[in-house]
Amino acid sequence: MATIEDVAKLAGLSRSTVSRVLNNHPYVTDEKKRLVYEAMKQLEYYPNSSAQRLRTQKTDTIAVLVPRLTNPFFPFLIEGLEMIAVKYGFQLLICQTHHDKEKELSFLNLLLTKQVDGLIFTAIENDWATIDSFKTYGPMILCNEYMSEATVPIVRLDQVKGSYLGTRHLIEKGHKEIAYCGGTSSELGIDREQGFRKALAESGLVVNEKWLFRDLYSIECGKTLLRKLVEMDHRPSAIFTGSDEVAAGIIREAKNHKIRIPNELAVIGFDDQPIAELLEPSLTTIRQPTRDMGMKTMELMLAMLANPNMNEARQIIELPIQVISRESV
Amino acid sequence: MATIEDVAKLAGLSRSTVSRVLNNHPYVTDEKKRLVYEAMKQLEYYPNSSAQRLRTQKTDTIAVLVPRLTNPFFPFLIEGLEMIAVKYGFQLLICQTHHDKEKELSFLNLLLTKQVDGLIFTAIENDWATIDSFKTYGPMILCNEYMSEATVPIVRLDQVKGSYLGTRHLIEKGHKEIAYCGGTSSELGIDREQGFRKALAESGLVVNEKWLFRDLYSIECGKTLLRKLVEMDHRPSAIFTGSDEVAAGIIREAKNHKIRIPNELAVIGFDDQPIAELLEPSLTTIRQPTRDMGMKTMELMLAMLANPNMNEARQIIELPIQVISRESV
DNA sequence: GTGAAAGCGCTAACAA
DNA sequence: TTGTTAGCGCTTTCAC
Repeated sequence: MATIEDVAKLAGLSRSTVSRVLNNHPYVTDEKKRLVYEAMKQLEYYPNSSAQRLRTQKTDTIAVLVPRLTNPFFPFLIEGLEMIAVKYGFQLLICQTHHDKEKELSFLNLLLTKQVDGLIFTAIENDWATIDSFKTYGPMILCNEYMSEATVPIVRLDQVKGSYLGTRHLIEKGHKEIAYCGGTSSELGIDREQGFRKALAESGLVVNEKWLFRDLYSIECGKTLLRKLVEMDHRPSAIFTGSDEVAAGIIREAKNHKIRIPNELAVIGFDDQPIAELLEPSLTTIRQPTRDMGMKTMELMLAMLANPNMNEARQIIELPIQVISRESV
Repeated sequence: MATIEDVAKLAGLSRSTVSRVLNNHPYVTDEKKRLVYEAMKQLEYYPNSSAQRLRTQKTDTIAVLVPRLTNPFFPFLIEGLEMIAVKYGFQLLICQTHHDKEKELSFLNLLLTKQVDGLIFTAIENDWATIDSFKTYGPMILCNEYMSEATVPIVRLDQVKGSYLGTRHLIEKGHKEIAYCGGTSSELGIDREQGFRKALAESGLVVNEKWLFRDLYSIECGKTLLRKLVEMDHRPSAIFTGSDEVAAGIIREAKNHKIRIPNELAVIGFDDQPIAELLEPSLTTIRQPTRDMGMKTMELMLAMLANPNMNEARQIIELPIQVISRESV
């Protein structure tokens, strides 16, 4: 494979000049430029990225840590991230942690081994103290998930508000006995529960601890959850869920148990994924502006890369969130 | 950041010895190994990937070209690919073409610029002649989608058989007027249509050209398709679709038009994505062993990397495919 | 406006 | 078993 040296020789010029042409530097005569382009074409020359990276100490690549791509939320987020990245000549390295701490750490090493210039977390497995030490090696941003101890910029939604609005929506429809299902491993999950509790408290409703379900995420979890509800002597009239998948599982399994939705059980989801609209009844849910969040995040990342002393600014960017009313409530 | 030189100095050894320890070479005494590890730890040393890649001319990275991650088929395929890749210390570089020829070409350049060692296509945008020239720069495999002119290994499903079985299933349920919806831009799509025609022909049924719909892929497309059916004087009693998304759109929109499924219109999908089971009625579909296909593909890729003269073997690996019977037929 | 030369950080002959 | 040395292919001073 041809190297810059080969091109230089064929063009009768020095490596430096070829490099200048390659990088669009000024002060190269059009004539020499032409010579270089011709030689490059003839030799089918393409610059070796590893050499460029070694020399410039930049990779123009951003690592994006996601739990798993099979959760449709993340492909949409990635679409937003990518739109901006591509526009500025950056590449995404998509890393699936599968909720594994060790894997997350191994991806943090991408920063140390200079495989990426920056890192975007869309979920966090380790505690902040562990992650914090890496921030000297490159900019990091939290996107979607967040931690209050974090000392890096955060792009997020107001989750308290999201679940507050969702729960209010249930209450406005006349529900007084509302179950809750959500995560607790992240601050995001905790905030959602807080929003839920706030809405209930405001209306003078009490939280029934028996109707609190935690750390369920999949369709399968939703099915199991419904079966548990069925076995109860006294059932809630509505359930708030922290994900469209769980809601989908509940709705699916409700069918098997002849429980009518929303009449016997109202269900509200979270995310507004494509399935929300396809379910029968269609799912009322809380829409997250996923693509926008990705775009904002990448814009911030590129700004941080261009302006390193920005990294210490602990800004929090918050995006709007809204209830999409369909048939399940 | 510490370099191998720093480690060598601190350990009182040469760079070579440190490198040997790094790469688990034999012939290093345990004592020196210990010294090296100690120094590495003390300096928080991590090898610079770009330097390693430049030197070894390997990246241990495989590019995976997918149309888009928001189509759930691909995240599942990637899961299979990744399982094997990770096991052997390889990284995936996931590239979304968004069905764009230019983008696909730009990803082929990853091979030329030495950013990846090999390339896996899960869909093809350009014609084979264009792609063919790149195969001198690294192993390539077609996975899922295929082309008969292709001169690289192919891991695929028997699409003719898949749609043949699906159509047979419809016929066995008593349907004689069957519509078809599928792609034509790929051989995969053409083969599917062939399987459809074969099943019809075998049963002495005729293909109604008015009921042939082409190049529809999304949920939205499915909705539009149903609306078209509604306007027809004479409607088919069943429809074969080339994707679960289109099928989902049809089922959703059928509801709006009060068309009962499967009574008035039977629908069969393709893929067996998670939504298939969630739809109401649940979707009869053709299951592709997506994860397995990914695993097989990556195993083959690693074998090709290890054994370069394998690249010319034009083998075709075919995986089984089956009809999953649910309620929509 | 162009070229010579140094060096990014690493590995692998080769020599010892 | 270890060290010396020569690059991998590129960019970027610095000098002209």
